[in-house]
This record gives sequence, structure tokens and C-alpha cells, in this order.
Amino acid sequence: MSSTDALDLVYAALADPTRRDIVIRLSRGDATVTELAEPHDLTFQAISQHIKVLEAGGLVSRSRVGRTRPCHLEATPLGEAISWLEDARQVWTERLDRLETYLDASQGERDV
Amino acid sequence: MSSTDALDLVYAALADPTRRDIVIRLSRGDATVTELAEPHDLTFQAISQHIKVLEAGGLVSRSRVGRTRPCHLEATPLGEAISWLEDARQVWTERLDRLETYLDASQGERDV
DNA sequence: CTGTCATTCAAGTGATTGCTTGAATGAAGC
DNA sequence: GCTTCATTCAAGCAATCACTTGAATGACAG
Repeated sequence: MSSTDALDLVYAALADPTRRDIVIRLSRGDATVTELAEPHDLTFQAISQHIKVLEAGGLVSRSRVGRTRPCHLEATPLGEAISWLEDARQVWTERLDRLETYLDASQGERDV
Repeated sequence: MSSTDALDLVYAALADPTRRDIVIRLSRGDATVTELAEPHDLTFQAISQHIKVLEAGGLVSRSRVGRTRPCHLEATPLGEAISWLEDARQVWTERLDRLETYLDASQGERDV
């Protein structure tokens, strides 16, 4: 149906440790490509490409300040990713609770 | 450094819509490969491979019942994925709160 | 206008992904 | 034992990924 769901890109973006590092770093404040590249053993071109992936997932937006292009973390897709996971977990736990209730009931009957 | 972080596999597993479908379905209860394959326009071999990816991420475990191998959703990696995201978001919101406080203070000074 | 700094674009490569088809395993029923 | 059903294994293929190097853009400083 929907060929490229937004969540596809968000989770794909988060699947890479370098990109998760970048997200963590950006959660502490905006940063330029070269700043983001510094702690990594990669070319800044590689970092630039990672940022493009994060941008495609909507996790990062960019502005133009002089000759730099600072990266800014966007919270919305982060929240959507959390929501999906929490929904799945909630269904899971609710089912487990019902199962437990049922087992308790059966146990009760057996005990009579 | 750490070549294959557990989160890599979890988020990579969630990056595919078919696999997210499978997770949702399993959150409602265990199911066999053929049951999981039915609603999809894919061969059951493809579904089997998707399950293997979910298994690699620790999201799914399997048992042996007769000649079927029912899939069971595991909550722990789901929780870890949520934790990571919430940590990132928390740092982000805390920083924003500090920034707001700072701006309010500046505004107050300017108003004097 | 020229050089420099921050960044992107472009092309190439080896590894991985998502899918297919066809053959192999393995338990259950006759 | 042979057949059937559920599933995996194996090979192949096109597409995408993560990374590299080298060339291009584009703002600012002299």
C-alpha cells in the first residue's frame, strides 16, 4: 500500500550507530557537519551523507548561517517512533494481563 | 568500536513495514509462519526470512509445537528501543527548557 | 578577483537487503 | 515405509547502503 512510510525512514535512520551518535549529540544542541564529523573516524563527506539520511527521516533540519549549515534535531519523528513502539508494547501487555486473569480464573475453578 | 550493537538490529528490524506488521500481529498473540504470511502478497519463504531478522534483533522467539514453529513477541528489545528514544528526547526537551528559561531571563532584563 | 573554508555533488566499490524459485529437512498420518 | 504439511536452506539477482576519493559550489576575507 504505502510504499515509503515515514516510519521506514525514521527507524532506518536510527539503525546506524554513527547516526544515533549524531542524534545524541544534536539533542544537546545544534552543530555543523565538521563539528559532528570530528569525533568519528570517517570523512566529513560520509557524515554529510549520514545527515542526509537523518534529514530524509525528518529527524534533522538545517539552516544557513554564514558558510556553515548547522543541523537541528526535530522532535516530532522521534515522538512518532516512540508512539508506534509504545502502542505495540501496550497491546502486548494488555493481552498478557488478560491471559493472566484467565489463568487466575482457571486456577480458582480448579482449586474449588 | 562495538561493531554490532543490539539496537542496530532492533531498529533495522523495525525499518521494514512488513516486519512492523508482523510485530503488531504478534503483539495480539503467537502465530505460525503460514499464519503470518497469509495477509501478505509475499511467499512464505520471504516471511520466514523477515522473521529471522526479527529473531536476530531479539524481538521474536520461537518454540516447536508439533510440526509448526510458532513465533512469540519478546518485550525486552521493544523496551530498550523505547528507552533509547526517550533518553534522546529527554535531553532535547531539557535543553529546550533551559533555553526558554534563559530567554525569559533576558527578556526580563531588557524590560527593565 | 583570488584564495580559503564549509559543504555538497558525483562516481565507483564491496557488502547487505529483499525478494524469488527450487531443493532439503522433519514431524504426523496412513 | 511413503506422503503430506510446515518450515528452512541455498542460490541467484536487482536494488540499496556505507564508504571512499576527487571535483564543484558558495560564502567570506584579503
